Amino acid sequence: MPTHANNALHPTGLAQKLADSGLRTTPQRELVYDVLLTKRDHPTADEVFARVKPELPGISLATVYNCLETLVQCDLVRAVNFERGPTRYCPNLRPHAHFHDEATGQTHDIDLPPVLFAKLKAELPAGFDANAVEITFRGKAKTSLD
Amino acid sequence: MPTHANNALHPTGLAQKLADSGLRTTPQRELVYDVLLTKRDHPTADEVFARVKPELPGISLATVYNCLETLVQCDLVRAVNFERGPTRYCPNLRPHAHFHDEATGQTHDIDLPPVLFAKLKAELPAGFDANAVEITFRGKAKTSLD
DNA sequence: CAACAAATTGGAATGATTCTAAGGTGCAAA
DNA sequence: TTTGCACCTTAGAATCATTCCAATTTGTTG
Repeated sequence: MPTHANNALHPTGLAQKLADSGLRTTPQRELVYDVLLTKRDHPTADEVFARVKPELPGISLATVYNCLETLVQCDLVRAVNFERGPTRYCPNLRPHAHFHDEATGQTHDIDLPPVLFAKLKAELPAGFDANAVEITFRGKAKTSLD
Repeated sequence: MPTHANNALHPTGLAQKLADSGLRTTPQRELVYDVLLTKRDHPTADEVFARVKPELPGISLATVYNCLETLVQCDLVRAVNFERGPTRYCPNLRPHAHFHDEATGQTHDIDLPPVLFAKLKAELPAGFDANAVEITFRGKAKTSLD
């Protein structure tokens, strides 16, 4: 039985998906993934680095970038970009949009009914075949929400 | 009567909107705007620079960035970002989405019925007040389209 | 255990953009 | 019309996120 403290956070997902791609489960990858699952505030690579360092003081920023890229490749995490700001990372795999609060800089997940994504794709003229749609709202969130 | 060669391209828009913001009409700003209107392929700042230089050999890249920023501020042009790539510029002011062709890297405008934008905003939970929605499709355009 | 592939690391390199300081430019008031 | 002044442009330096690189470490497999 595994003894890693945070194992409960990713019961089978991480090791499984990594193995599926022929990749190894490393302490760095586990920890980076844990950090994303634990505080789902769309952190940047730098922020992930800061949260990870106390646990694994020897980790390098390059490794954090590598791990994040790996997690994205394995479909465990999504990279989110907002107007040339640093890339943010999101472990929410459901199809959803993002709301960028102009006042606080915070990013919120917005769940949308799948039918809406379908309707959008249906609007594409013939000849356009989309395999992904990204939707980003920009504005102000009146109260402090999650 | 004005004698500027490209004046037909921006009959009143540019000078007017600049004046509205208390800004001057300069040869650099006119030319950058002309370039955007003439070839609407969502060029980057570097590409705009390349197209502008033959007309105005002394222009600097910094100025191109400045002009583009000014045009965006005046609501004459929209800045478009796609996953940390360089910012692209688009003089299409109608509300529309973008389709990013993964094969060619080209960006296409996709006009969407305004009601769809409204429907999207209607999905936002209470407390979220969006003043803009950005929609980006990613995929392949089967044939070569505009 | 030996050999080899996969991962990590620190630092250098890159690319887009912004900043800075130093001239130009042109309207406006005297 | 001169002079003042705010606006603009310019070249180059600086910045920031990210990627690349070469060397080392780690883990797995024969």
